[in-house]
Amino acid sequence: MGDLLALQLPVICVVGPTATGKTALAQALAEKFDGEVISADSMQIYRGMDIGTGKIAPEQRSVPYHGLDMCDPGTPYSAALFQDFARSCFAAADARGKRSILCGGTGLYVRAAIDDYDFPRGQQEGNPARDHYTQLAQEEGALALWQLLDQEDPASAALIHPNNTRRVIRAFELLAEGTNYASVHAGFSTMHQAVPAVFLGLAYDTALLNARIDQRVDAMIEEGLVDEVKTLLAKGFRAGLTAHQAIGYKEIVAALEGETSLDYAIERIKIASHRYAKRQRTWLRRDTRIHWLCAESLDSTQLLDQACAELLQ
RNA sequence: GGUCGGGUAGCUCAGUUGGUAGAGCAGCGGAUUGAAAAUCCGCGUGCCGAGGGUUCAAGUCCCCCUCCGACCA
Repeated sequence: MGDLLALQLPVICVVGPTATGKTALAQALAEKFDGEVISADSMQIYRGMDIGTGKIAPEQRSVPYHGLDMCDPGTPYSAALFQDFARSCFAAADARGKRSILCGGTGLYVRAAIDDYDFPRGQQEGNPARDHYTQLAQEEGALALWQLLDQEDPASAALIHPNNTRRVIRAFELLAEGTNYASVHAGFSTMHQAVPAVFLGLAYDTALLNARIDQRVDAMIEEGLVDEVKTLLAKGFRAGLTAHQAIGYKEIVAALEGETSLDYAIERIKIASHRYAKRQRTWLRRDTRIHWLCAESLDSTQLLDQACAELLQ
């Protein structure tokens, strides 16, 4: 930790809630600055998940893209893996004299790539601790698991709500890797950048964005999201995996299995997307480095102009 | 026209022997460091369809009107 990754040109980060126009702006910036786009999206990572993730179609790509179609649905991926990947992309692009444009809605991935997030390097493959404690939680209950953590690592337990089993399990993993959540957490406030970068954020009025999300979901259905999910299912998409958490996929799966109607699934996708956008807003709000652009009141040309103006400062 | 249900939070509904109401979902706010489109936390005043009556007290009982549904004519 410490020194900035040496780059000739700072990375341009394009962030913002879903359906706000990040992809279009990132590509426009890449064209203008002779750059390459690195996607920071935990779901666009997956092959075959195209329509539902809003992945830009190959024929529309005018610049090199990285971070898309990296693995098959079902393969676990993580912020730490993305950190290594993104930084190697930055370095490689820079060596070629190309500008890196990091574009994505997964806040954790963006910060892992740019900031000094020091993930303890434990196991590479799978995670025995995770499996063990997940099972324990199922057998003994969430509270019992938290109480066990409270005995072994009270400082960390104090920082995690007993109901947040996911985090309780992660705390045990950290313990197994020779560190603990509390000590990592203590460093949150003194975090600093590990990669030179500038941040552009696309802001959008909530009501207008929700309406836009609804239209986009309807468009996804028209473009064949249901068939896309069927194809994924035929390939064994079902088995417990990261990709199965994706909005637009889990709901369609439920409809295809007869648990709900398709109309209900579509409604749930819209609602889940609104909530997702809300969480993204909350995540981004506290990052004071972001230069916000008012996306709902600018056309693509104006947006690019404003973005450039911000970058020159 | 008649009988029986039902009209309670934006939506679906709970409301015990009468003591001025509460869940889920939605919505809003927040957390977030190897699952993050995930995971978790916090926030509930609404003329209890309208009017009248009984009662110290009515969402809860009685009368009447109205709307929705089912059934009988």
